[in-house]
Amino acid sequence: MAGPGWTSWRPLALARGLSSSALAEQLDGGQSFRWVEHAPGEWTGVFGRHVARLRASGGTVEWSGLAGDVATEPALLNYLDAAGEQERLADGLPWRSDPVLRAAMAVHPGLRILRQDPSEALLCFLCSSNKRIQQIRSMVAALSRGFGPPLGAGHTALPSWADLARAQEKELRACALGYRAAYVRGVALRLASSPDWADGWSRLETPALLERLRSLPGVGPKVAACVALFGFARLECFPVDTWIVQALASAYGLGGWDAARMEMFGRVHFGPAAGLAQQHLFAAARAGRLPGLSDGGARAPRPRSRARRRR
DNA sequence: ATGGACCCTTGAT
DNA sequence: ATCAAGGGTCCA
Repeated sequence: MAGPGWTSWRPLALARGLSSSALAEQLDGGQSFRWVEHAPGEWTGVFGRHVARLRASGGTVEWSGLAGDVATEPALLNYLDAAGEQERLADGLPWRSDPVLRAAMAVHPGLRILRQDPSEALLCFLCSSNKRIQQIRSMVAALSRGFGPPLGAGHTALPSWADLARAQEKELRACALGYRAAYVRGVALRLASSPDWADGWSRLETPALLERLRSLPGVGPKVAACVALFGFARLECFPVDTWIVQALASAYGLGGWDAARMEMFGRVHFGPAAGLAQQHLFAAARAGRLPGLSDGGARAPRPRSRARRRR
């Protein structure tokens, strides 16, 4: 079937300007793994049950969607935080007193946290361990093609947990998931019978939510923080990955700290929008634009394990 | 509480 | 061809 085709490009009513580079960083900077740059500066992606195209020019974001889906625009507005709920949080970050953060935020001004579907964040970050962004994107694309419902124009939504529970681990491994196949299947078996799992979990306080997430197979502290941040809009969460470890070690003098201590540092130092600070630091570090990271190779010093936890 | 193994892909020697 | 490492987690 020919499919409904794309609507014409129209401006999206964002409360803030967004540069092309900040848009690219939001869509392809490790928050979501569902967007592809189909032409220079133009992105095609699937979020929830919607397909959209996005581009930015002169600070304005324009969008196009599948012609039968009138819900795409409101979904996009939510996804991109059009109302600007993160503006006040961003301004409240300690950039005035923290030159490292200030420099990081200057790399992609306007960069914000996407408001993703909880299941989408959970599935994608289950796949993320020991993988690069490009590889994660191909894994979730394979899962969608293999097990997800078609949306039109050749795109498919991510499979539901019930969809995934019907798949054998062998079939999941065929999507290049490796040992993550057992994680995905394990979570699918746990959640398949409660399609509205996220509604209940979203009412939990963040510490309880993190604990609940970590009870799922394959979800440790880092993935739990990512799911809470990107899937449940818990902006205070501070995922600590290898990039953040390096950034905090080199730019904040925290060499030798373990991830748990760094997470504590991040939440205390950056406050209620620590996750937003994390995303700026992550992006700046990957761009080689953090002090101490540009001087030859992104290689972390061997973590020393002398640092003791205290409480 | 620290050390490895884990599946698989990619990029660097 | 081999090696190392990748937005970690699990189990000794």
